[in-house]
Amino acid sequence: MLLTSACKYGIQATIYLGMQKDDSFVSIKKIAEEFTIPFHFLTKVLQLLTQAGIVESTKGAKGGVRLGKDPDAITLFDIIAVIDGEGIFHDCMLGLPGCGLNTPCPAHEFWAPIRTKYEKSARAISLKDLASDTIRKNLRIGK
Amino acid sequence: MLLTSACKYGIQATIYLGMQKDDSFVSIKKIAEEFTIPFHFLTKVLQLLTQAGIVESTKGAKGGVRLGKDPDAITLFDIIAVIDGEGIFHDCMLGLPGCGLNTPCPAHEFWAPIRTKYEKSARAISLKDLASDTIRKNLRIGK
DNA sequence: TGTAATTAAGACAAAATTGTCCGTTATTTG
DNA sequence: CAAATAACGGACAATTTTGTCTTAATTACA
Ligand code: FES
Ligand code: FES
Repeated sequence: MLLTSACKYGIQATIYLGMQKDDSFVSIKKIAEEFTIPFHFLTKVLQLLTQAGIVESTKGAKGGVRLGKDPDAITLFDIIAVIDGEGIFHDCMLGLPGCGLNTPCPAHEFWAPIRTKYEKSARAISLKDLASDTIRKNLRIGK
Repeated sequence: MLLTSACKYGIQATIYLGMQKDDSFVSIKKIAEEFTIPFHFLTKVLQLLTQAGIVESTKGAKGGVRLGKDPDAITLFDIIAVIDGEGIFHDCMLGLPGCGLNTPCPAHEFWAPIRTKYEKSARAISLKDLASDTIRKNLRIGK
């Protein structure tokens, strides 16, 4: 499994926020229903993103969440790093400590290029890219 | 996390088996000690590989495990597929059902090429490659 | 033939992830 | 100000993964 469920939910939710026309707040309940994500679980995931500044939130009636930065300034890398950590982008495929620092493991030559491509692409793609693509090509984001 | 711990252990163990000079059986206890893997856990992982024919085992004194096929005929893909399943090579990054069959999700354009490279490389690299590299370049496989 | 070695198999425990519930806090609206 | 709304935060439950332990089955060898 490349991403945890928490991270998948977080990506879906932020893309959805990036797709909004204005900058009004969207309730987490709405997002949870849209994607059939357990509401309270999504709440916690979005709290992580809020603490990281990727999402902004406000309590109370008419409250909810929205992106905390320009969608152009948020990358897929950022979202994954906040929720799952940067491990997937740096760690040894076999779990040995300090990939790249010591002697490589047998999988290094295989894994390092793929991981690099993964990291570069993730840093290169913004939430704006993802959201506008989704609208333009009418991609499937919910179930 | 790309691979489960079970899978990492399985890869380490099979590389180790591929590095053996003759085809005598190596005890699982020996492998577990070599790599500091929980013995009974490794036992179960190797049972999966045994059932799949990648590993051969024999009980009793002088028993143990060895590769069940020519190391040239076992790929990294095979090992991962047996232990973690083929999901990582086929599944939608966001967990939507039927990646590639229906409308793509927003992450598809990002993920599909990386996943393809991952699968192709994993199918292209054999246990013989991994094991001989490890010996030739004196790579670090244990801790 | 009997004993030690070693995998197989299943039950169980611990830890991590995922999911649920409830009370608190803050905000809008009437 | 009161009521409704909605995020926050903590406790707790379910599930999955990881790790441990015990017993059975099989093999080598003295
Ligand atoms: S050392 Fe293992 S992948 Fe780099
Ligand atoms: S449909 Fe999501 S990665 Fe292909």
